[in-house]
Amino acid sequence: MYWEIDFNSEEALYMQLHNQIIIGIATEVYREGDALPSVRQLADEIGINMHTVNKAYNVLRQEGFVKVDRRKGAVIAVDVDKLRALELMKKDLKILLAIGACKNISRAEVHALIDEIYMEYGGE
Amino acid sequence: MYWEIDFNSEEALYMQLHNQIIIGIATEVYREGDALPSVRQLADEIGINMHTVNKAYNVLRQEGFVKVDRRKGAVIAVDVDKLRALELMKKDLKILLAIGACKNISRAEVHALIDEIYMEYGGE
DNA sequence: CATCTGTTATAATATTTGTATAACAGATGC
DNA sequence: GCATCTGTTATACAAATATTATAACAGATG
Repeated sequence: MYWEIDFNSEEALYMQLHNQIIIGIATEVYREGDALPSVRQLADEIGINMHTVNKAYNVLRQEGFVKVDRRKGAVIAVDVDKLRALELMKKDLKILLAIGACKNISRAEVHALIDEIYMEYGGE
Repeated sequence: MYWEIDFNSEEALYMQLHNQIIIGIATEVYREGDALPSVRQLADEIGINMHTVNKAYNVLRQEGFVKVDRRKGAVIAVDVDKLRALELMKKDLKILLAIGACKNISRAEVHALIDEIYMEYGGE
């Protein structure tokens, strides 16, 4: 996997990692059972501290995207709590769409955007 | 306007304010030309510091939602830079939908969610 | 002239982020 | 057995961010 880390971004490094891994799962770069690089290995590769990677992995675990095993490291294991996920998505969409509505982005345009993005995610 | 501030939230106070105001504009609680409460007044009402409110207003100004006037305070004035708004929305949607795809939320379900939320925002 | 604006400055505190070392316990492979 | 790989844990430190606390200033209002 290619890691795109922006050190000048206001987004925390561990969050950039976190997001890229989730996108990696959605685009099936990573699949159920695949192991992520070890915290030290990935930290070295990117040139950041071990603990920063570790934090990303732990947030992912807490959110049900990976299971961390002392032997194998972080392994992709998505725990599907759909109701919870829908709740969280709705909360985020509310503010996102409010901004859109203020900026004259139509409902149709949002739908088109959704389709465009979903196309990359399995297409289901 | 009723202010719902969660002091235990991990979301910064100024961001909670910021988001509620944008939702207020989208739901037309606030309209073009309306003045927001003065920084001191709102700070008193909610029970937080003046600077926290001021920060929320300044972020809103920077994002093109209000214009700040020394006489009238912060006045709703949406600057519609649609292309920029679309870009930002797409970036946010990408991670949001990636999470959704991992959690088995279908494209149709997202569309339904969009419609549900947009209904509250003018319905256009 | 008192009172209302936002603005600016300074300071203190708490939390978050990221780095730097270091050690520990369990598992793996030779 | 032993070196080496895991994640985990414990400190410590620096920098940035968030929040509060005062205080003063300049412009506008009535």
